[in-house]
Amino acid sequence: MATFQPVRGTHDLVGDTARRHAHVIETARRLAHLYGMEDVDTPVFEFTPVFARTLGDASDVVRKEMYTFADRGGEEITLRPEFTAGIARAFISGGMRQNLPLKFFAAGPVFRYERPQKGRQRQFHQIDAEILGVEGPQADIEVIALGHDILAALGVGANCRLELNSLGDAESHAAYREALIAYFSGHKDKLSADSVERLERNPLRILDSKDEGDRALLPDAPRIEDSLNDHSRDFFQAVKDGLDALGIAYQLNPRLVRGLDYYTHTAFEFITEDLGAQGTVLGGGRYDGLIELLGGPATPGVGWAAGIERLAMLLAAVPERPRPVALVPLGPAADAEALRLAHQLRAAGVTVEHGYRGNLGRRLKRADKLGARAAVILGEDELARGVATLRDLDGGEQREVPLGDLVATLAPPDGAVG
RNA sequence: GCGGGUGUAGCUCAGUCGGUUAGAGCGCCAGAUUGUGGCUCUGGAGGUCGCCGGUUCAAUUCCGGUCACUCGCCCCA
Repeated sequence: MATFQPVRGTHDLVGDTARRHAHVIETARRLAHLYGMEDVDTPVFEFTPVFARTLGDASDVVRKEMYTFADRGGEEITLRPEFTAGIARAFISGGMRQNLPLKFFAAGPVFRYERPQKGRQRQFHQIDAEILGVEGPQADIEVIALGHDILAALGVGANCRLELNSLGDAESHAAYREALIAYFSGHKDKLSADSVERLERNPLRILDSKDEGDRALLPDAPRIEDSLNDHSRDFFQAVKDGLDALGIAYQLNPRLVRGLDYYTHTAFEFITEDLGAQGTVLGGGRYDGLIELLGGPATPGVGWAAGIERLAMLLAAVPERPRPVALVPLGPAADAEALRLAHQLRAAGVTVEHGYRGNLGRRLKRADKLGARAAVILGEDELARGVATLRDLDGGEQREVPLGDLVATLAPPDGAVG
């Protein structure tokens, strides 16, 4: 290979892309904090069983999408394909059960060996929210409300619909699974090859199939509602009531199932039509058995993850950078003064750009390209008189300002960001 | 993992029914304007036509493979 390309399915985040990315994270984090969530950052790799055991042997993620390797010490390591399992592991190893309930927010890269396409990469980034230790449906409602608020704050909420379903508790879930197996086994000859395989591994997924033949069987298939026991039904009703009370619109989708094994009760996805086949922008649900599955104390949980790249693509506009003030020193004495001045201005909250090189025209041109709001021109004669020329780059008018007054003139009003 | 499409300048793309120096717009650099940006004008730099191989007197153009992107399946964020 003569020149290096990025590894397949990985991307550099630069310029506008980086700014969109950062904006998604900052917005989400700000709102998560309003919900009382705390930031967590768990390692990007874990011992393989942390994921293999929790996600389920039947899931595609475990079967063919994990980046798994033996490290130099011979440990079986996996790059995280999602956040929840790592956070659950941190909860157990950190002995955090004393502090329940816990609310966490995380953001960072995750890794899945998939065939890349738009909105699907091998290294991508997620934001993630989890509530641990709350048995009741309030946590489900709040976590969904947070997702809803983040999409709204990003300006993409109008293009997303919320789909909602309940998989029921473990008992209901198992009963439904049996009912589906019984039904589809009777129609095995009409199922697609994919679905025959799903019948073995994860029959719920057949409900999600896009194959025409499979879909024809669905109207008569057992319905999840019929398998929910009283507790599960009440729980689901409480979640729906809560969303109604908050004015969050949703659409019931009895065929909404999630690919990872650990989900119980509530399952939801915010879906957009604007990203082609990769329509799910934020998805999650309740996972009451997960922590126990990892060997921890039985602890309920609800949460979701959202794809930062997908959200970033949906942003209508590229977030703007703050408009800087450009310093334009001319000559060595002015260079020294400019350094000092830049320091003072930044301390006062002003975004400052140095041109670093070139004559006046060149530096102004660069200032213009950076979108500077003003230029401070420091020439030899100005310095000698203790002033600077302050040029407004929008209008073009300029005036002389004593050096000592520059900070006061350019600093934003209290609290504002300039 | 399966099926289709695409790959020409930093970016967006045209073009070559196989034939001499491969083009445009935007961007970049310089000049018109020796301390005044944007607008305009003039000039300039920048390409192994994704990579490897085959066919041919001749391949950026045709064929095969490969890599990457992309659309769908699968799966998921």
